[in-house]
Amino acid sequence: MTPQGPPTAQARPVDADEPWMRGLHADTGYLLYRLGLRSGQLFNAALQESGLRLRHYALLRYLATVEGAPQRELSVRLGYDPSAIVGLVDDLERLRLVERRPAPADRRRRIVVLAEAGRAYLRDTDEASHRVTDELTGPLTAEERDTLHALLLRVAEQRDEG
Amino acid sequence: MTPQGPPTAQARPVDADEPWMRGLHADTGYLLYRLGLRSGQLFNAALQESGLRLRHYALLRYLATVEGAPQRELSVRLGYDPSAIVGLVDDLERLRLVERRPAPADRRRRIVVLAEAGRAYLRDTDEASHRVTDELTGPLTAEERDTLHALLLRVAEQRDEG
DNA sequence: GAACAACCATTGACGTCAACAACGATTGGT
DNA sequence: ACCAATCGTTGTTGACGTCAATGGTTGTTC
Repeated sequence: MTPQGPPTAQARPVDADEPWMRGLHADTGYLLYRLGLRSGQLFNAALQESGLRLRHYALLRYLATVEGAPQRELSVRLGYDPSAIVGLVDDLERLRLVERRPAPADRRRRIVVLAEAGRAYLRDTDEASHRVTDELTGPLTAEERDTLHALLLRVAEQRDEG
Repeated sequence: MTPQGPPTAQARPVDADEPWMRGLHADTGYLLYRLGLRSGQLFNAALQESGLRLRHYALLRYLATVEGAPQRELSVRLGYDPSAIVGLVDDLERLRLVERRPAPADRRRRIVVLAEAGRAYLRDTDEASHRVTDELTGPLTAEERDTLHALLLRVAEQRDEG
């Protein structure tokens, strides 16, 4: 398909009708990738003052929905490697936001439980979380934000099994 | 704000009415973050066979829209650090997909130009790129994909200055 | 009930990546 | 002719994902 031009690079004008020429933001996938990066940066910046990062926040958030989970479950549900969970729980336990408990039936497992301070932390950072989302979806109306959220949720639940 | 309960962690049931209890995927920002990660993984997996990664692909994609750009411009437009651009252009130049040229007016600048092989590469990987987006937006209808893309575009252009 | 495979949390190593400081070469302004 | 700013480049640091390996524990199978 390459024309008879020389094999070396040429700064000739591009053909804007070609399908591979639709610009950077033509792919929804790439768009999601870039916005995900920006969203993570904003989140981490907002959480920076408390010394935690987005990963810790996600873990706390999940713990608030299940009241206690072994680290293996955290690894599967959050999509982080088991070795990563260790460090995250270490950090959170050091801050008394979380507590490791022995599992009654299986002495291999260690149940991670949200501590009272962890609940308070979630309460306090909820506002910051809202700020990030607002800043991110700034150019959208309230209805558009809802539809965007609903669509993203459908896409996210594709593999997350609810 | 903490109730009179003991200061240690308690596995008591959570109050589902509290605003900080809306589950993991309640925030659009966090949702974007997670989907961005997945999208990047899918993209990189699709591009893996060609030895390049998503960053290279984005750079090629941008070069196809501007017919030559100094590395500084690539850094600003793609959002990557100038030092990152160096490595990316190195890789692409090694594969003859891109060419560095001296800028006629400014001997500091080096204009990066898409080579003919780079154009062919974009043509060939366009299909793979479509596959990734299709897999990502699988549970959505065609109309929903369009609206999702439009909404993401609005959000993305917030700071990207078009 | 003894051997064996599977599982859980943990540690360590390796490669990737973003962010930052610093440098040589070059440019433009005064 | 000086001085600040710019461009590409190198190097460093810290966060992060992935994988292999280990100690302790469980369940299974003969």
